Amino acid sequence: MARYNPKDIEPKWRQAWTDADAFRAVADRSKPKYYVLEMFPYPSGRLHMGHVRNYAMGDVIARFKRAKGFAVLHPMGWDAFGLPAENAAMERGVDPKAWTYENIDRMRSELKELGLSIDWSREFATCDVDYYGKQQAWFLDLFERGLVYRKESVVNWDPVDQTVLANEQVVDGRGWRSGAVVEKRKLNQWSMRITDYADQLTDDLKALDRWPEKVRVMQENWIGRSKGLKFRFHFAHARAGEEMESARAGGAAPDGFADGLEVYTTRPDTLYGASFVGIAADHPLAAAVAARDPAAAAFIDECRKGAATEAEIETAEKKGYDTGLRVKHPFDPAWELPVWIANFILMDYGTGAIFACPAHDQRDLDFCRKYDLPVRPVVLPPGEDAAAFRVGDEAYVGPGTLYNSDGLDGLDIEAAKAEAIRRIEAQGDGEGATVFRLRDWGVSRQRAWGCPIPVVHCPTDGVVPLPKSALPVAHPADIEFSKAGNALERHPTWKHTTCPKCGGPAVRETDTLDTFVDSSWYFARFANPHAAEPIDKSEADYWLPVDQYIGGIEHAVLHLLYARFVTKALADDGQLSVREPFAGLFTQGMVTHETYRRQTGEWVEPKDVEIVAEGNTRRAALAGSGEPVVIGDIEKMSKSKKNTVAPEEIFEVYGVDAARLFVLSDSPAERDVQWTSGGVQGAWRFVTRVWDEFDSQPADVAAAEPDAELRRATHKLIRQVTEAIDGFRFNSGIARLYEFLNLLKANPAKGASPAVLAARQEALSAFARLIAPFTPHLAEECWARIGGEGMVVAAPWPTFDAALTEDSTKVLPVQVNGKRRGEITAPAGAEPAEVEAILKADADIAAKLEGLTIRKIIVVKDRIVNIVAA
RNA sequence: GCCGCCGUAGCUCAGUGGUAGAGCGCAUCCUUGGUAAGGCUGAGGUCGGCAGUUCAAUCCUGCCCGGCGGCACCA
Repeated sequence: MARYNPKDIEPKWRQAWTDADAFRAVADRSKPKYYVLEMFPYPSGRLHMGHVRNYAMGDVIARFKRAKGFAVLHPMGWDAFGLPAENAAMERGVDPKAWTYENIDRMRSELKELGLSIDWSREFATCDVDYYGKQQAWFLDLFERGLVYRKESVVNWDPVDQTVLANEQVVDGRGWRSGAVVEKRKLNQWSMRITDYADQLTDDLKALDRWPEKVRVMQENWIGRSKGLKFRFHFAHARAGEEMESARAGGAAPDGFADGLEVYTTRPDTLYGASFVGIAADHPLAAAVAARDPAAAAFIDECRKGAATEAEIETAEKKGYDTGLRVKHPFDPAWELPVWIANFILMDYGTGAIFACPAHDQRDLDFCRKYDLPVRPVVLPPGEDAAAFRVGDEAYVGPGTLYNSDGLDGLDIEAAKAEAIRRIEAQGDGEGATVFRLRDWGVSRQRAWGCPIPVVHCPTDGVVPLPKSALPVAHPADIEFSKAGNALERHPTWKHTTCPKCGGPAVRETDTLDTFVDSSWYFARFANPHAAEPIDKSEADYWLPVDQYIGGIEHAVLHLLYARFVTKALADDGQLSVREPFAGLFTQGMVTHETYRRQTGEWVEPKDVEIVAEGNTRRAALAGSGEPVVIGDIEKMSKSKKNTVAPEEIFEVYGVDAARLFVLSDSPAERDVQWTSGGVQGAWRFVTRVWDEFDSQPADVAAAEPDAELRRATHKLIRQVTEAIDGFRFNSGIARLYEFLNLLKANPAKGASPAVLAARQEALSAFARLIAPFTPHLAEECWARIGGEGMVVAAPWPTFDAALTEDSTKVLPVQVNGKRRGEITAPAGAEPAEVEAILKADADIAAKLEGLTIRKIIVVKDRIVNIVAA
């Protein structure tokens, strides 16, 4: 018996696949197509276990679909722009471009070692001039369509990375990459009008039925569509005894607010419960008030200081300032409401102004209790008595019937909303409106290592987009990265050019595009990465949408939302036919590992730790010294906690197949998997045992009627594994393979009857093909060993005979009053009467029923029998 | 606070309205010419708690407890 040696066998088959060009994607219109894509990696230079799991999953799907007869596209590329290259440049004085391409080379060879069934002829990096030049082309198209604009706005500024961040990239008040507390700055920024698509982006989520519910919910929350009413309050008079600008002007309204104060509400039904009108501290009206009221100005200053982080905002006490201004209630001109500046109102949501109904909104209630403003309930909960119902410290937000509300009385909430909107619209004071939490996508980044924005600034013509003939706008070769900030801006000559409109001197835009722009369309470029146009529409029409996209949940909002937006925008521009990029999405779990620390608190790498089992507990010590080590929590593998395991070291010891098998086998694909050395050893033992089983099969098996039982088990296995892969239940498919291997071992080739040998031959032929998606190298070696035709990569997926997956007889447990008391054997599909006959003939069961009267016999076909007796 | 996921063997996790499973770990034994290995056998579980539906609940429903994730002064 030759021992299985992955070090020789695995490279041999990888070479054979390359020689056969086995994974080239061909748009064969006679076949159904399947596009499987894993989120492309950032070329950090090093493969980690998370990559192994991610790409192994995609590879399982790709190999499976190929065997099932699909034309498969399974490409790979590099998300190659971004800060790490600039940081490396600053720290080590290397050229970001050279650094990035070296990393790509290293990672490519590591990825190839994984044996992935990728069409490498389609590979590109987003930092390739060809790629980002095409990106500049469609950027100009969207500019022309008005989907790209530039304006001065308050932005999130990351003081460490020295760049602007999109709202999506600010997490708990900190930069998503640097972790630095984000500052607010006013800058001229390029933005994309993702808000134009807010409705579609919400509505189309419903059709994404192969996306995880969780991701759809997260996107829906992020876009945050709400329906309500926008309307204007008209000003009444100023507070008595004070000199108001508005009063001096002879009217009730301050300058600039002659049309009134516009507010947004989702609860127009509660208008009769209004207590005050509130505006944000940043509201223009607040500024107008502050201009002549130092106390107001002081209050506004205080508000600005307070709100630094989300956590502080959340716990901040509600504070307000009565401006003295009064507005008229829209349904009762005699009813006046005070206008307050309040610290809990956000300027960038809705109109930055609200009307407060304390009885039915907790924030408003807290505010009114503090400042002793009236609380008037207008929604009566079901079953409550109108005379007795009071609101204490808890606002009532449930369903009910309107009261205290004049013409709205008696209506339910939805009817009252509709009626209030109708009345406001009839008065000409406002209209029903949809408001989104989503903001436009700020895409300017003050960094050099990104896609240059293809416009110039001309003193005569202003902002001028370049003609497409001037593309690509490439980086200069000699960028100086010794200092922080934008190296493109600093470059002595690059930005100086001529205006395409007037021919005079002009300056290039030195901002580059957010790297999320790069990843918002790469899947479409894979359809034909060599096309002259950004997207080869004919090829894209064949391959798109991506049938199965696989990646981490961390991109649930950012990348996936941007990609959906760009797809829709390019579709509207006629460059794409699909309106959604990813028909199926799978978010895989992370690879985790135990953490280890010395008594001193220092993290220790797993390879330096020895684990000793003592009964059912485990103890850890430093390898070598024996110094005790504390076993900590199981966490995502990370350099900072030193709980990583290097894939190449695992490949070296156990081979690629064992590593692939383990990360797929030990937990469901969407959940985290805990890496353990015992686990990968188990996978390795499976690999060797599989090989032993194939190796023990004689080369010449005589034709014979195969053993029926083993044959049934084989067909059952084919069915189970096929269904498991289809359902992304790789772990349970692998569990079935483990069980089946045990069955094969129970029917060894040595001394087997011709019938068993023949059945084994059929079983092994299927088995080699069933393991191919998981352990492709082992599968090829096994396939060759039993004389399979060609390579497994070209072999069709095994099929099963449904009749053979069912047993001919069934063992039915017999329950008496729900407790198991015995079992009987009946033919498959036996009718209740037949089963009852068998039951009555059974002496054992009869004994159990001694002295009892049978009330009822329940027969569940092929499953169980329950006798109800007393 | 709202939404979602999870709770099954010592550990990590499958699974099913009807006989409780796998890998690892543990124990016993075999092998000592696969040997920094291989194999046999076995122990171990009120399926988080309570109630309901049902002939029958680990599975369905409700409530509760515990853990994780997302969102959150969004009017």
